[in-house]
Amino acid sequence: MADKTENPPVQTVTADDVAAEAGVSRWTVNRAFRQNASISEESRKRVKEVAEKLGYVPDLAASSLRSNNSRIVSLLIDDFANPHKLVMLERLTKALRKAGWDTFLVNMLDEDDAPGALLSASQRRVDAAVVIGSRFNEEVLETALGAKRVRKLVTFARMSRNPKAISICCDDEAAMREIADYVLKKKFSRPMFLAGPQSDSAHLLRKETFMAEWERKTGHRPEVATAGVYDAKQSFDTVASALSNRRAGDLPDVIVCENDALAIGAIDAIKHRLGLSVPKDIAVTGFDDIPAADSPNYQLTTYRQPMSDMAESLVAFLRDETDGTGLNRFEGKLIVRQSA
Amino acid sequence: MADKTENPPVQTVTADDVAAEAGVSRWTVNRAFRQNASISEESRKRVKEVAEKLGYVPDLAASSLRSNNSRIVSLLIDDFANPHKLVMLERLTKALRKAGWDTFLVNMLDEDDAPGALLSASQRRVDAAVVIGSRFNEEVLETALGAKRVRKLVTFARMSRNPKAISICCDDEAAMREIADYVLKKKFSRPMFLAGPQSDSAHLLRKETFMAEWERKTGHRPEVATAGVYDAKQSFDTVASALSNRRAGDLPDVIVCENDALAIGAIDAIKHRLGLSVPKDIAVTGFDDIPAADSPNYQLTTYRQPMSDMAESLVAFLRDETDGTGLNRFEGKLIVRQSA
DNA sequence: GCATATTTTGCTCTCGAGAGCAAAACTTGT
DNA sequence: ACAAGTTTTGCTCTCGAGAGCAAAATATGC
Repeated sequence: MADKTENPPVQTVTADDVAAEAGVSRWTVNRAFRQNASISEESRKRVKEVAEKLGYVPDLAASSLRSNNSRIVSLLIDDFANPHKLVMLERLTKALRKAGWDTFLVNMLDEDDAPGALLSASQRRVDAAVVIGSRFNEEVLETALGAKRVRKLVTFARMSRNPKAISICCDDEAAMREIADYVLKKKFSRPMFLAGPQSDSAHLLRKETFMAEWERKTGHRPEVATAGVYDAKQSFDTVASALSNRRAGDLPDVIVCENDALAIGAIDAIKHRLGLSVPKDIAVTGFDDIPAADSPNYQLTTYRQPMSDMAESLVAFLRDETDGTGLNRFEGKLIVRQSA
Repeated sequence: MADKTENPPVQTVTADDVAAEAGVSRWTVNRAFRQNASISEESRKRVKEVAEKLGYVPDLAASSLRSNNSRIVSLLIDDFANPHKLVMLERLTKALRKAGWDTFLVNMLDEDDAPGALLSASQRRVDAAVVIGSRFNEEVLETALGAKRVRKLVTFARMSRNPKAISICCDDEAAMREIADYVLKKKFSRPMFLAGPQSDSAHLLRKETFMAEWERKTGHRPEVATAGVYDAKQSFDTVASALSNRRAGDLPDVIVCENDALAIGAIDAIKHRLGLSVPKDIAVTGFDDIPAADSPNYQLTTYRQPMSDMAESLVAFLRDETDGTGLNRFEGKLIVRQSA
C-alpha cells in the first residue's frame, strides 16, 4: 500500500502570530480561547478580534496532546441497514457538537471488528467510545477495553451488563411489558416473536421479557422466528418462509418484532407474499418508531425511545455531571397506530 | 456552560516504555509503526512484539501535530432524513477506515451551519472535508474555506462548480438524460418534475437537465413541484397538495423525482391520498436506489450510483494518486422496476 | 583488507498548545 | 502612601511523536 500522502504546508496562523499582532504573550492568546481561564475580559475581547482578523483558531490536536482531553467521541456502528441508526446519529452528533465534542463515526466493518474499532479509538485518546451496535460482543468489548486508552465506554440505546460500560437506554423490560400488555388487551392470542441476531443482548432482553411476560399471563410460550440481520429484507424472507404453507388457523394473529426494521419487513411479507392484511389477518408491532413507521404503508404501532433526552445524558456524562448510574431507565412511549 | 471535564490520568504506554523494554531507541519504536520508515525487518518485528506485550499504540494526535497529517476526514451532512445518507456513510467509512483514515461525522445542525462545521474541521486539521449535503451553499463554502486549514474539499455524490472543491459524483446530466429517454420511450407524455430545495446545485442540475432534455425532444416544458426538504413526508404533502382537486385528464402521467426519498413520498401520496395506482395512473421514477426502493411497496424505477467505486476514488484522492479531475463523470445504472 | 556506498540507528529540534508557578499589575483597607 | 490580597500575565517545561541530519553498522567492489 504505497502511500504518497504528503500534505502541502498549509499556511497556518498560530497563537504566536496573534500574540505579536495584539501585543500580548502567546499564553494570553491561548487563554482567550479557553473557558475558565484566568484572563481579563478586556484582553480576551482584544485577542478574539485580532484572531478573527488573522483567521486564527486553536489547534485541537495540540491541545489534546498536552491536556489529555481530546474532545472527541467515537460512535461505533456495525449495522447500517437499520434506518433508526440515522436518527440516532442525527441526535447524537447534534447534541455533541453543541456541547463542543467532535464525533468519529466508526464502521465496524463486516466481521466482528470491534477490537479494531476500539484500537482506532484508543489511538486518538477519545473521551468516550459509544457503541450503537447490535451484534456487539461482550467479551470482545471486555478484552479490547483492557489496556487501551478509551476513557469511557457507553452503550447507547442498548443495555450492557459489562461493569466497565455504562448504558444509556430506555427500560427495555418495562417497554416490552407494556407492549405485551397492549397486545393482550387487544385480545390477540397467538403471538409470534420476531427476533434479530442472537448475540445481541439488548434484543435478547426484549425477547426474553416478552416471552416471560406472555407466559406468565397466559401460560403459553409464544412462537419465535429469527432473522439473521436487522434488515427489512431479511425479515421479509424470514417471515415469508416461516408462514408460507400454513393453514389459516395455524398462523399467528400478531407478530411482535424486536424493532421497526424487522416489523416493516414482516408487514411487507404479510401483505405482498402471504396476500393477507394488516392488522386484520395478522397484526404487527415494532420498536424504535423510525420515520417509515409513520408512512401510510405501515402505520406501525411501536415504541419510541426519548432520543434527545438520551443524547443529552451522554453529554452530561461526558461532562462528569453524572456517574452514569440510572441512565438505563429512560421511559419511552408506546405509539399506537393501525398495525396493531 | 460549567464544564468540570477533567479526564483521569489514563495509564499510558509510551514509545519510551517500549524502547526501554526492547533495548532500542524511541525513534526505532516509532519507526516500527510507520510505513516506508527506514528500519530493518528484524527490529520492526522485535519492537512490534514488545509493543503488543505492553499494549502500546502510537498516539495519532501527537503524530499529526508534527507531521501535519491528521489521517482524519470530515463528512459533513445536513440532511439526515434521506436514507441514502446511511448507505453513503456505510460505504465511505468502510473504505476510509480500511485505508487508514478516521472519519468525523459533522452534523450541520438546523441552520446554514456550514461555516461552523468547516471551522470544526479546520481546528482538527482534517486531511479533507467531504460534503455529502444537499442544501450546501456555494458562497458559504467559498468564504469559509478561505483562511482555514482544510486541505482538500470534496463534494461527494454531488457536483460543485466551486473551483477549490473537487466533486466525486456520477454524471448527473447523462443520468438524467437516460431517465428522460426512458420515460419518453415508455410513451409518457405529461411528466411532472418533483424537485427538492432550490439551493442545491446538484439537484438543480438534475432538474434543469430533465427540463431541457424534455423540451428539446417534445417541445413542451414539464410541470414542476418543489418540496422544501428531501424527505418522504414533505414530498407526500407537496404531491398531495399539487394534485388534489385535479380532474383526471389534468394529472401528470409520470412524476420524475430528484431522488428516491421524494419518490417514495410521491408514491405514498398517489396511492393513499389520491387513491390512484402506480404506475397505471401515475408512474414514478427516483434517483439513488435506496434500500426501500426495492421494497414491494415501491418497486421504484431509479438510478444507482456506483457508491463503492466512488468511495475508492475518494481514498485515491486522499492518497494523492489522482488530482481529482474527471472524478465527476462516474457512470451509474438505470434500475428498472415496476413504478415506471 | 580497505575504501566506498548503503542501510540502520540515534539525536536534536520542532509541531502548538496547557499545567503550574513566578512576576507584574491592579485592588482594597487603613 | 503603603502593606496585603487578588487578578492577570509571562515563562519554563511538558505532552508524544516526526523531520532531517549525523553517527554507527553493514554491505559491496576491487
